[in-house]
Amino acid sequence: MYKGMIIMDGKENLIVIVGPTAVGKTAVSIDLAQKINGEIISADSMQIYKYMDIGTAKVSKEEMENIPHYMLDIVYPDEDFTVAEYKEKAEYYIHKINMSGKIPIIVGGSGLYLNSIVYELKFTRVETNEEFRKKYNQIADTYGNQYIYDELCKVDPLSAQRINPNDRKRIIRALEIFHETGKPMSYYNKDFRKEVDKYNLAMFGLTMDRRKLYPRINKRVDEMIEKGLIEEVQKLLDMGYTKDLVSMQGIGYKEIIPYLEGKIELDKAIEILKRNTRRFAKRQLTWFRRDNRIEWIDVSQFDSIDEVTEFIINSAKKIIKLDI
RNA sequence: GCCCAGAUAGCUCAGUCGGUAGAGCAGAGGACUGAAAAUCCUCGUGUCGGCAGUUCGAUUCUGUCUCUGGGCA
Repeated sequence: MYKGMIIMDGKENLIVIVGPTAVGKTAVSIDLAQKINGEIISADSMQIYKYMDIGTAKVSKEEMENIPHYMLDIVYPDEDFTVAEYKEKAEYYIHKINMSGKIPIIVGGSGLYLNSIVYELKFTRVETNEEFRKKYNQIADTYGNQYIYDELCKVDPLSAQRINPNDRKRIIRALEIFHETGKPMSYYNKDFRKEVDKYNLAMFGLTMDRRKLYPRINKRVDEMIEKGLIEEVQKLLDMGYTKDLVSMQGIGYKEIIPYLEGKIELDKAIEILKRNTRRFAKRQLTWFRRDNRIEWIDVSQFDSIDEVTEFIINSAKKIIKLDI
């Protein structure tokens, strides 16, 4: 058993494990946590929701092996949650775990959430304004995306430059920030992509050839159905959580709802769910590939989880002092 | 055995009045600062079933063969 501790330069330790869905992050992270005296902080934008377990492939209590997990089940499916809150809470846990002499391990596949920790992103509190969003969605419906994009060009030309004129969601968000704070979004977070310097940071990416990953994804979707994904979605609908919620737009939920509404056949819904999961995995890989701090591990080259974990430990030792 | 309709991208199909072809889906690459499992951008060379004929030139017309549907016996 290793025991982690804060080393002399005063920086806190942090291990990050990323990777596409279904690559096996959960099992590796738990094994790693057991061997290095670590605790796990999830970086997953859907596992934050209560009652959404099967569709998000959330770790079960049994799988956790008594390793503390944070950032799971922290909000109800109809509650607003933002990356700003994620950053705030996750950083608190990173600190707390370090103070207790243990090693925090961030595990997840949500790129933006991860970046809020490993890049210098600063967020000031901006409440979401549903009315504003609704109004601008309607404007865009009638006059087109270009119309609201032109408005953004006037109030925040810097942000407009990097947002595509068709990317309505980002345009509205940027306008919303201007509307709420009186300052353009580009005024905040000027130090875009500046890497954090406050951690002894060891980042790992689990990966495998997509010809191997895709069958795993398909299999996992089938297992979700067997475990009762349809019932889980029905239960959420019965509780009054509607399909337009951010949470219900998650993969696994948005595909099953049309089946429950009688709009498509189950086989078709499952097929779409598999496809969307594959596409998601592809986007995750695109996202993480650009961070050259990540050390990639092709897990299909290893015979067991134990060997993957040993590899991570040996590599992390170069950055983080691990007491033996 | 005979008749009809097909055979074109991984799949479903369109098309070329003869000048070597294009949609949707699947797939690939990329972006990403406050909804992110969301949202957005870009990407289409394939013996046009085989062989022969007509033609300057055939995926396109003709013949023949093979295969797949459907019909008649």
